[in-house]
Amino acid sequence: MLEDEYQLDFFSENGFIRKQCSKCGSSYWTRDFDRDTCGDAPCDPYSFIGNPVFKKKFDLTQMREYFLNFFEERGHTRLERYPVAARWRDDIYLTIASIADFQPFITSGQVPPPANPLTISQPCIRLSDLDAVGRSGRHLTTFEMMAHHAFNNTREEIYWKDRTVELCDELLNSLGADPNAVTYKEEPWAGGGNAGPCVEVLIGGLEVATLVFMDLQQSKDGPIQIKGENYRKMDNYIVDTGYGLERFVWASHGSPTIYDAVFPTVVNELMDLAGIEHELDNSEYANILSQNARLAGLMDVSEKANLFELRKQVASSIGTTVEKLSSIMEPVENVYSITDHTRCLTFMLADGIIPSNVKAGYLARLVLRRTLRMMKDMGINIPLSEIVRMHVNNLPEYPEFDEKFDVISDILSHEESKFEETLGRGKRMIQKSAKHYKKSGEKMPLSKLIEMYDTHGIPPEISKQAAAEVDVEVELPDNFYSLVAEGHSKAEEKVVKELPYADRLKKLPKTKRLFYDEPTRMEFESVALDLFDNKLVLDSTLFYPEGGGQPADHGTVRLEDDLLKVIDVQVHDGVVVHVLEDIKDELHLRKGDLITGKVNEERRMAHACHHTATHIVNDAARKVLGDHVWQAGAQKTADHARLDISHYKRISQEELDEIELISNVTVMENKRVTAEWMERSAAEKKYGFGLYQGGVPPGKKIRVLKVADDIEACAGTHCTNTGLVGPIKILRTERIQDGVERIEYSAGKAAVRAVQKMESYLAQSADALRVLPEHLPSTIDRFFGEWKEFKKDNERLKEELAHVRVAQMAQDSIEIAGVRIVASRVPNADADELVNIAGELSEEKDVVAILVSDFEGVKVVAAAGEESISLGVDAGKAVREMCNIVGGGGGGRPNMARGGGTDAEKIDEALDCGVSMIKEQLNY
RNA sequence: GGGCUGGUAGAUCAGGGGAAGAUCGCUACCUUGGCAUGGUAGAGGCCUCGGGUUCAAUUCCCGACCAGUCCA
Repeated sequence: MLEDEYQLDFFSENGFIRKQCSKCGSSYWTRDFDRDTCGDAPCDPYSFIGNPVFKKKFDLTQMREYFLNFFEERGHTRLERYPVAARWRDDIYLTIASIADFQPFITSGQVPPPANPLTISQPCIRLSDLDAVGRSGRHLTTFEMMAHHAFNNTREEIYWKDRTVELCDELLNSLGADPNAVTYKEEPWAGGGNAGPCVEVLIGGLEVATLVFMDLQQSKDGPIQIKGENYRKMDNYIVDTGYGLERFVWASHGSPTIYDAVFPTVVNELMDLAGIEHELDNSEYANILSQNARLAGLMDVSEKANLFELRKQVASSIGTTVEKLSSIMEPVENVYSITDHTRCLTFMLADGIIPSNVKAGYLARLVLRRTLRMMKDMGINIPLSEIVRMHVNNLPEYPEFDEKFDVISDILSHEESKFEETLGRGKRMIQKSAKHYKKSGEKMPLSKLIEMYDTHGIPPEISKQAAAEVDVEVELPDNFYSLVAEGHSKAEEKVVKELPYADRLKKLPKTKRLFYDEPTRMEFESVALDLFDNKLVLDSTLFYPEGGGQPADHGTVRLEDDLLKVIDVQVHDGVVVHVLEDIKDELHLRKGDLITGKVNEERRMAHACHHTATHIVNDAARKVLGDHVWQAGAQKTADHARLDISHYKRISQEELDEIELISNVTVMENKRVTAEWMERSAAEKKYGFGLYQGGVPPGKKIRVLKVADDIEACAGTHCTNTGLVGPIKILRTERIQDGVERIEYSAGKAAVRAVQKMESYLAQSADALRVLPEHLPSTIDRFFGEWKEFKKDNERLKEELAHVRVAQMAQDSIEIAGVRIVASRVPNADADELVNIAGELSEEKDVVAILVSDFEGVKVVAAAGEESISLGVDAGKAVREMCNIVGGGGGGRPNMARGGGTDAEKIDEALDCGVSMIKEQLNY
């Protein structure tokens, strides 16, 4: 990065000089001429602990308000926070920075910012340093990034580097920071395809803010190189700042850890519950924590080796042993961590993330289970919801938390019992396999632990503990989790499909879409703009291109005498491409030719019906199941549609009936369906992110669709009134992931047909049983019971029959070498019967039974009594040989074998063979 | 989106192409003044469903459904 980027007038006019850190070599700006380190860890250790850098203590609410107010007074518009679930993004699950709120459409310049310049305090969640939380004294999973943003472009500049640094400096001064203690360290920034110069703002050894001047974008042959990638300047250049609210509060307190400054009441309550005396007034105790945080500030403590090193250093600095220190620190760290994690869960769940085994939900479950494990270790035996309640009480500035508490609480207890079950199951599995290793006297191998974790979700510590209970050692290396990761195959490279004709499309204007204004018109005239292969681009069209889960329209286009079928319609960057059925002869089409298009009305109307129905069902589901319900996907076809929604339980039949009923009532109310094109920012402001249930459409303006009480951004074609949807029949539900339910339904004609189909199933079933449909349940119940009775009777009778036959056959035995051989043909007996007979015969120890029947081809069974076996008889071998003769195969054990074949002609031959086999085995 | 497990008696699970098992629970009887316990006997299985391979599938293969779990 060029040095010039940082030569700001602000620095030169305010007595700053540029220096180079004597330790790390980075360049930084300071007012203090005597300074020789950059101010960042590890070059400068924390000096603010016990020595606050601001003149007054702030809590979160006060600090946030101070900041926002400060920037409001300086011409910024205050914005409400965005959710922590980044629903407007498809590349990340969680909001990780304030700028994430404005990506990608605002940062790219496609959409104007909601205000400019603006200020916001955006709650963010980052789970990347999960292991350091609690231990380092400074890491949090959830934090608020306070920010002031200015969006500049070549036409208009709000403010850029000088003003940004000036505002930051003024803020710090107004809080009473010592101007000489503040440093601005140069640190080029890059991320997510963008980059730019950046300064880190440091005070007392703590990084309190980052000021990014985003003005570069990744580009293959860009002239500027950062971290091995090439970049070029953008037309938009953006002030992206981030001030850590929690760090500001911490710096104002100078407490040993950030946790004690940020949520002291929750920390204290949990310390009490865990039976820890958390007396920060006790100078000896406070000193341990402070020393720990200071030293932890210099290293990455998520690594186990580093943590041990930290312990060693802290122990020696306060004159104690590592063991003793660990016994003090670990419980405290756990409580800090629990406090942090539960705050994280509060935000996640309140913003509608449903714990699940996939996607964002998985992250919620990950945090939740970590918390439960730590609580267990600490002996904190209260429901999670009680801790979340404490946070909610502590965060009055988020009234939505309180409103949603009941659902949150329900989700939490649901998750608690799920985890309990998983652990119980895991423990049983571990102990079972532990017994196996105990027998052989081995340690339980690492592979078993990996399997337990990877496949069954049992944390290795718990496996170890469970194995220890039955005295089996396990092999548990420090880098366990990275070993698990190694076991996973590398993710396959995603193949990005390049359109072969992309360049050609770029030159064409966006197609006018007529179907929005005239949803009922099906015929139109238009001008051909381009034709390549069998793909036609028009100036305007009534054909709906596939999108938003709605399939493409079909139909025809007529060009003079040529009538061509449209079999697919796609849209690329606003250009609608009509795919024609293969064109046999060269088509005489030139640019500018007039064509007539006709949309297949039946197909279109069926789609519209199902699309409108989707909105209706979605809304009904929210009414029945709750506000946490969020559309996770949808697909419509001409005869049915499906809607995936987030919900933490299976939908019960009663709930489903209710959803179906409400949906149909909405239809009957015959409400108007309206659509309105709105500025994106205005629409978001008015309706919230609930607009993006069906995904985030690109562009400056979005189409806001109202179907009864449901309001969504939607580009699909719809019925003009809900009444036109016709009946809605829910067909089935399916759980496609933990936390996501799929509802399938039909609407309109398709619904009627679906009902008729089900009715015919009923009628056929009733007919088969010769009863009325309403008697089906009881009749089937009776039949099934009787069937079971008969089956048992049948078995009993076969046994009896076998018994009778046995008596008879035993008399027809031939005696050879002290063994009685019974070789017999049993007509029409199935394999089980033969087994019964042979089994009973061979209860006599000297009997060998060879039975053959002509049931379904040929069945062969042989059984040998104990004594005959000891004389060398092997029923298995005999049967195998016999079955070869009848064209099949068979086998079994020496005492009992079965087999069969297809050639019934050879039964007698097989029997003879069997007898001679036995003779052979007896060496007779 | 990718991966890995599993579905057998009311519950928890074994078994693994050739006769469906264990433990607990249940029922009856014995033991007891009664209960706990201990005996004895018994009931209870479309081995999730649908295809395929096979002489033979609960077992192997494919698919569906249900459930669990790890990762991006």
